[in-house]
Amino acid sequence: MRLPLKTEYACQVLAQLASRHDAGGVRQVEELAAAERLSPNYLVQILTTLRQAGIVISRRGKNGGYLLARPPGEITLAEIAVAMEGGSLIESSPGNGGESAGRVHDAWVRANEALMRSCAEIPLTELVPPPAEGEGVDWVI
Amino acid sequence: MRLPLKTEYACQVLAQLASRHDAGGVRQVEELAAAERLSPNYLVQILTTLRQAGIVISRRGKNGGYLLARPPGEITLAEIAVAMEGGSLIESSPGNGGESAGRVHDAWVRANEALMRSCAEIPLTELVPPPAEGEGVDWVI
DNA sequence: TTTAAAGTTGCGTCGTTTACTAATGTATTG
DNA sequence: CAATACATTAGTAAACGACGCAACTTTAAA
Repeated sequence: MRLPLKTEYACQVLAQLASRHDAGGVRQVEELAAAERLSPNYLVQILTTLRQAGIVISRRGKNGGYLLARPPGEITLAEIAVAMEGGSLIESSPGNGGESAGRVHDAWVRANEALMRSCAEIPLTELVPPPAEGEGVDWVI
Repeated sequence: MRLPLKTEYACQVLAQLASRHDAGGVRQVEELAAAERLSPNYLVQILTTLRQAGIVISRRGKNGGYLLARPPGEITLAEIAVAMEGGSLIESSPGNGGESAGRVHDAWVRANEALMRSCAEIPLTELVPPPAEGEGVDWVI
């Protein structure tokens, strides 16, 4: 099954926000879209979803833009995926009435839970490139 | 992201084959389709894919049908999913040229690998109900 | 206070994918 | 050879994804 581009774009734009999170300033849609080679119009929809999920904060009006709602270390792939898609990452059908439908569904629910645990251990900090030399911190994951 | 029905159906029909694997006989498409409430014509396509992946064996002609190629304990969710979908369970885009595209892709590749390991620990035996007492045929319509 | 920059929202649409149906082909048995 | 059951391919309708666009609202700055 294909990971929706929407979710992948969300990860990219959040990585972009995380990379300059120390600076504290807001980033505008046009700038973010250019850096990640995305359509600005589409990116707006993604950022709106992320804002409703409490992952980013937006400021309107002139000099507005977006910034992370929390430090990058506290935002994980699991949270991003849940924000962009429904409650579960892998969504299996409740059942079609077949003899084994229930047990098959249960098995995939467990697989989904395992995946969620794995994704909860990948924070945004792993998506941002190591800082250029001379600038700020020099720790490595 | 939604688990394709095709994959879920594959799990169901394999669970059905596993439930009577001890008997040793082949099962016909019509019977399997009735037990799992699936379209026979569609089920054939799924079984063909499973045969090409070496998970089931088919016999043609009169008294033909399907049976598992190996014991149910040796067939896992991971193998079934790989057979029905491409090589990877979670398929993320190679990248659109954005600054963070590569790292985001890598992260999802790792998430996929973790998922594959989890699914490799769920064998077919977990998809079949515990044998009913009396050991009789329970064909119900 | 005006103005223009920037986010917010909703609708529309086009192309792809999915989940099937159906028709025809092929192998096996008696 | 004829009956039976799997195999293959083509076709299709509905759903979904990935956008584009336009009108609206908010707010900093001139």
